[in-house]
Amino acid sequence: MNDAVQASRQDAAAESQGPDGNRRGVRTRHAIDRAATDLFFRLGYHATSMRAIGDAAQVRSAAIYHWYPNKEALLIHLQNEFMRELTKAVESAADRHTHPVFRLAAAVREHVVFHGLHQQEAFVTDSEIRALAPGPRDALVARRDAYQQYFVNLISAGRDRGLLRPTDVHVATYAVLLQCTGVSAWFKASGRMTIAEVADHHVDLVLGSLHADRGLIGAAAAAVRPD
Amino acid sequence: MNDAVQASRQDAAAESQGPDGNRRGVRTRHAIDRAATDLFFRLGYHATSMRAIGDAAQVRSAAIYHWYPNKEALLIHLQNEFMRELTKAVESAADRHTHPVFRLAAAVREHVVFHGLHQQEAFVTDSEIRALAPGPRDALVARRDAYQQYFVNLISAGRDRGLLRPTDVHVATYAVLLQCTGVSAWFKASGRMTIAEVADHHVDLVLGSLHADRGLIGAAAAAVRPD
Amino acid sequence: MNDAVQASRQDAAAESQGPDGNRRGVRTRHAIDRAATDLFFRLGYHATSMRAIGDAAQVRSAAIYHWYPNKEALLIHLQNEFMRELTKAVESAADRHTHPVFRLAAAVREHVVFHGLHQQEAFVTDSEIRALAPGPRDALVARRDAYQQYFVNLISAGRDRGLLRPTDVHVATYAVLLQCTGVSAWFKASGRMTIAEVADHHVDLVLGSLHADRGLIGAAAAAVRPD
Amino acid sequence: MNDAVQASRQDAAAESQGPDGNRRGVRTRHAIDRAATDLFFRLGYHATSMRAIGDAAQVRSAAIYHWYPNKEALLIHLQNEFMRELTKAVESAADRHTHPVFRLAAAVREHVVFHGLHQQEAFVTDSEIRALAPGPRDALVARRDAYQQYFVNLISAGRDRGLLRPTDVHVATYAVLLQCTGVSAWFKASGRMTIAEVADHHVDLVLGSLHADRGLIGAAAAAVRPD
DNA sequence: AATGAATGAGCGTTCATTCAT
DNA sequence: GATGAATGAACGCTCATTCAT
Repeated sequence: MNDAVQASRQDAAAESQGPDGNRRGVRTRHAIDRAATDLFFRLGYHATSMRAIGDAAQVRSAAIYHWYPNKEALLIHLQNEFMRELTKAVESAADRHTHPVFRLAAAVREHVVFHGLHQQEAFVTDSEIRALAPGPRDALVARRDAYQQYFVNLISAGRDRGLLRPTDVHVATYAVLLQCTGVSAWFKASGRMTIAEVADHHVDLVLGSLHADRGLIGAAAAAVRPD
Repeated sequence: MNDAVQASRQDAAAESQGPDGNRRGVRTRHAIDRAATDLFFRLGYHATSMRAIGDAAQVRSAAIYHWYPNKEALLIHLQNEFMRELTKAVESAADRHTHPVFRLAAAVREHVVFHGLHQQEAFVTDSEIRALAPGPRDALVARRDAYQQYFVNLISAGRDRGLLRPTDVHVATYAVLLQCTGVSAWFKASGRMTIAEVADHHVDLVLGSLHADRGLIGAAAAAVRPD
Repeated sequence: MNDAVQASRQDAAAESQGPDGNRRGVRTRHAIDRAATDLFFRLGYHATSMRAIGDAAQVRSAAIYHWYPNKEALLIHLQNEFMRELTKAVESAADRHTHPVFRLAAAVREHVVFHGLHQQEAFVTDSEIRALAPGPRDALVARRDAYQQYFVNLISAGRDRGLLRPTDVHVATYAVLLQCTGVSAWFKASGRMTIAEVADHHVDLVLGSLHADRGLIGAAAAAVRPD
Repeated sequence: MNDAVQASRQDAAAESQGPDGNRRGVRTRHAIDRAATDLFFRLGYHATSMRAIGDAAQVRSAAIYHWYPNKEALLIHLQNEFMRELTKAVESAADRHTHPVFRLAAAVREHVVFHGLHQQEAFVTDSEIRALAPGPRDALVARRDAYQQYFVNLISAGRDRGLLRPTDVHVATYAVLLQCTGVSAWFKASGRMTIAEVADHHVDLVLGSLHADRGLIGAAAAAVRPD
């Protein structure tokens, strides 16, 4: 989602234009976000106390309430931020192509890469939907459904041209997103593969599961690989 | 898994051998298990209180401590029960076949069906590993890893005979299990498909993603379909 | 209101019929009520913490939640108990007479005596209406208004027979109740007067302010004095 | 009391002598006083936060600390201001007369009118004595006792000349002040009576309760009515 | 086998207050 | 003169757990 990128931009702006106090404030907020992300990821939302977040962010827990009205708002912020950035990244990756299967391949690839680079945010967004009250939960579910629909559309486009042959578009979409999202749960940056390699494998798995022709799979995989 | 089957067996035993009080006791335990499963599924382990479990099971929360030494032990019991039954069901399904690809197809099919029939237990077992203390967590992770290794072996066997062509066995195994396990998170028994249909789709998706020949996929799918 | 009387009755019942545990429980509840009354009286509702009530009642504050769902419910209980007992005492005192002015005199006398004997409960009931949420507040205000109407009726009856000559019945009623209720704010049981003497003075003050004839005042005062 | 009068005087002084900033400052202080009075009246001292006062006064709560060292000092200021103005108004009203009963009537009348015009300040001064620390509390109680003694003296003077016949001067004084002060708790400026009418009723009630002759009551009531 | 009463720890949150700017 | 950021203490309340009965 690029909380890091975005926040450091704010930081830079503050440092160049504002008084010193602002800088401290923005840094505190950033520290809170990072601490919460890390703890929600490792322990879960309900097992993470505001005191623990404060400790990790080097402030008293009361200071968190300057930046968020309550614990849930902090979670919501992290989740919304992630969904916004994920959607932007994936859609712009797909939009670099016109061929329907290349578009799907690009989306899958970016989805996996993004989940590998933002493992914690990804996992928290996915696993802590339950922790939300009905209102915010419905809102997040709606965003997630819209994101899922984007993949339904990509797969449907390929099927309509006879390039993909899923036995059921919706089940296939669930399968695709589950396996690609799940990367955030098992990938270790220190492991034997880079996230780019993992992403390449998933492009192959996904297109295979949709019965694309082998030649097309190879072409799509090549087309969406950076370099 | 077969909480129902197993518990009713205990029940029958109790009824045939013990006085009336014993039967009541076993029923209480069963009610506690079901209540905990339901609440852990819907709210999560940390968001579920012992009081809430007691209320749902029609006893005071103190009564739970007659059956389990503490809250974590209750969770561990549910998870172990599920893993035991899942493993048994999947392995015996695979063992009905000798052809490597049929064996994988049977395992996939049974895995999906089992997760559809025991959605709550499946989801709780998967999502609440984090809630365990290091000791029990390591134990459960070991069981899960062993289960995963079973699929690694099935896929490897198919690849070794040239019937399956995964680009990476381990990534493929993650992908297969994530998409099949995830069924417990989205499947609705009241929806447009039966769990059997969903399972059939997954057999197709999985074998496709591993680049099995189309004819073989059809044969395997037919072989593992019941009737 | 006779929290003491009533609670000790429950106590006696429990002691004579129930197991030992019950007795402890009822005593705890009684201790909580007394501690809360005392602290709400001396410090005010908002300045009294649940921990302070627990300390005064010799239990941890968490134990209070076995008896009341929250702090406000404890306050409401005390206020309702007081209003019930006050109403009962005053109405039955008035009902011992038929002459309208004697009835008013008896009500005034009992009101003052009751407020002197239950100073703390009286003061808390009166001064902590603001602390209630709208629902309970409206309910208590309604009870208080009904009680006030009882005095409006008593005064009106005397005026209709030409025995009392208030310049305005409603202003007079406010004045009567304010001065008699206020006894709970200044009376000291250790002072120079007994509560009975204070009550006698108020009968005289009230009937004088309503321009009753001097002879009637004397007769009414004599009629309602116990001896 | 005349917070308005006094503050606008300060305001005028500031405007004629100081720069623009000063005027803003005085307005802030005035806004703080009014906000605190309103909130203490409606919610009570302990239920009112500095943040809430700041919000109502259109400043951040930290700004209050430029004008008052702490929350209690703000309350003390409001109470002292009220007591000073009340005492001044009542004594000067009494001093317009020489006849002892007229003096009492004038004091009662002014007391009621003042409590009607400054309901909030009156109620806060009376009901939040408990909120003060021992030192300031004793100081306010002393002022209040002195004010009460003024009425004891007025009543005693009437009794010594045989014009008033209270059965007990001190109980009578409590009764008089309670009923007249209580006007601040029930009077509604939008109701069926003006505060002047309410005050007239109280003059009648008070003199009646002290057994003044009917003719004297009428004369006193007429003498203290304005115009 | 189950309960009612209680506990000690800890929760999310609010508070009055401080202080550099 | 006023603010934004932060604090330390305390708040009402819930928790998992214990234990005599």
